Amino acid sequence: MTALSRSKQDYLKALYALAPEGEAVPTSQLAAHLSVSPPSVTNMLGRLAEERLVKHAPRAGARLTALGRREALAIVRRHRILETFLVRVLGLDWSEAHHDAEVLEHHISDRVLAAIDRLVGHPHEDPHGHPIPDVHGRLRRRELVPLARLRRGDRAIVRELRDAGSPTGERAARMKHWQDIGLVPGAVVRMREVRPLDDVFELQVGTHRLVTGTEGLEGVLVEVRRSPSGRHGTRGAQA
Amino acid sequence: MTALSRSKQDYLKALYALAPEGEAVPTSQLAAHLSVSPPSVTNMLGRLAEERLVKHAPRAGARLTALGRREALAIVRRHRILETFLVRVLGLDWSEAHHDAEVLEHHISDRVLAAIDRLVGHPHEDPHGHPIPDVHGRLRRRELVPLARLRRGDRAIVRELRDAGSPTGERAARMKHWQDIGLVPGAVVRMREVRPLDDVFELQVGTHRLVTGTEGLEGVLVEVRRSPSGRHGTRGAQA
DNA sequence: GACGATAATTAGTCTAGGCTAACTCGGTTT
DNA sequence: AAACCGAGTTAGCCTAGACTAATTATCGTC
Repeated sequence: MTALSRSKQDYLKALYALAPEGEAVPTSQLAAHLSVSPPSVTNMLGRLAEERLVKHAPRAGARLTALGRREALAIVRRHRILETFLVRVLGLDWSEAHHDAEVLEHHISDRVLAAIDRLVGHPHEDPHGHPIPDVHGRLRRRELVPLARLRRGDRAIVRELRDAGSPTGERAARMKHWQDIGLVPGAVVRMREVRPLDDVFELQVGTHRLVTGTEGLEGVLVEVRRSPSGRHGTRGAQA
Repeated sequence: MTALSRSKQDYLKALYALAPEGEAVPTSQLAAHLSVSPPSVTNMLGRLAEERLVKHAPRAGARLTALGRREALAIVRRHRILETFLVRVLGLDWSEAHHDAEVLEHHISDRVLAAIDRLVGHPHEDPHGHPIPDVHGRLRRRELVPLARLRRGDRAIVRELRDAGSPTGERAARMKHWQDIGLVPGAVVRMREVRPLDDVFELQVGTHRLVTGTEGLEGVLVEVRRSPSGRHGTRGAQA
C-alpha cells in the first residue's frame, strides 16, 4: 500500500474533475486536461487499471472505480483544505493559493492535513464555496442552480464560484473581477432584469449593478431564495 | 534556471550537513548518509558537477561550490522555518515535524515560505535552536560550546540541541527525553559535578538533577555564563 | 457495404535516478 | 618491488513516465 505517485494522483483527480459522477472519459479529453500526449494517457490508464483504480475499456474511455474515486476525493479534500489555509491563514490571493495547493496536495501527510484542518476550523467549503469532502470522501449534497437561471425578481445567495478544474488566465481574471465587485460566496444577489432574446442579465450585488451575458456568469452557483412576494411558478430543471 | 529535483536537493543538503565548512566528503559517506549505493553517488555527483553545484575530484570526494552552498542553505532555511511552523503553529511533536519538513522543504514555493515565515515571526532559530539562514543564506555566528565541556560550578543557557542530520529512533528518543526533563533551548543549566575519570556529569536543569556520561550529552550546545563567583581560569578550546 | 476521418493504441525512444557486478587505482604490507 | 585491499568508478540494467511515428478501430457517410 505504497502511496500513489504524483502523476497517478493527477490522473485520478482529472478523471474525477471531468466526470464526478463516474461517467467514462475519453483518452483525448484526459490528455488535453493534463497537457500530456494521448499515448501517455493510454499507458498510464493501463497501470491504474492494474491497481484497480480505474476501469479502462479500450477505445471507450476510462472511469474511476470506487477505490479510484475514494483516492480522488482524498486529493480534492487535501487541495481544498490547503487552499482554505493558504488564503485565510497565510493571506495569499486565490490564484496563488491555487497553484501552491496544486503542488502541496501531493506531499502533505495526513497528520499535517488534520492539523491544518483543525487550524482553519474544519471548513465544509473552500474559499470559493467548493464543498470539501469529509475524511470518508463524503460530499454534502446541495441544491444549487446557475445564477443565470434566476428569473426576474428572484433573490439568491451565492454559494460557489466554480474554478472549472484548471483556472487559466482567462478564468482567473474573471474570478478576480467577481471578487472585486463582491460576487463571492455568501453574497446576496437579486435578478433585476432578464432579457433572454438579448442574452442580457441585470443584477444587483450589494450596491453594485451588474449587467452581463450568460457567458459572464458561467460557473456561479446560487441558492435560490424565492422572492418574498413570489408566485412566478414552480422551480424545475427546465433547459 | 529550472528548480532542482528533489534528489539533487537531497544531495546538496547532505553535502552541507556532512561538511558545513566546505570540506571534501567521500563518496561512501555521502552514500551512507543518503541510503543510496556508492555508484549512484558517483553518478549524481557527475551531474551536479556539470551544473557547477559541486566540485568532484575523482577518488578524492566532493565539495560544494559557492553556488551549491547557497542552494543547500536555502533548503536548510526552508526546512527550519517549516519545522518551526509545524511545531509552534500546528502543534506537531518534533520528530513528526521533522519528517514532514523533510518532504515539504522540497515543494514549498518562495511565497508560501515567506508567508509562513511571517506567520511565525521571522524566527532566527528553529524549535531545537538550530540557526535559520536568512534569505541570502547568511547564518549568524554564535559562540556555543558542548555542554559536556562545562566545569564544575559553571552556569549556561542551552542554545541548541543538534539533531545530527537524520534523527533515527535512538536519537529521537534521546531528544524526547531531554524535552521531558526540560533540557530545551533557553533552559538554564548548572554543572554541579564533573568526574572525568568516570565520565560522569551531574547537572541541574531547573529542578531536575541529571546524571549522565559524555555520550548522553552529545549534541547539546550551550552559551556559557561564567559562575558569578567565578575565577576558574580562562576559557579555551582544550581537548 | 465500402470509404474516410478521427480517436486510440502499439511500438520504440528518452531522461532521471536508482541498482548490481566487475574493474581500477592508490596506499599499505611484506 | 610486488602483492593486496578497499574505496571509487565504469558498465550495463531497471522502472516511471513522458514523447513521436506508425498502426488500427470505429463511426458516420455515401
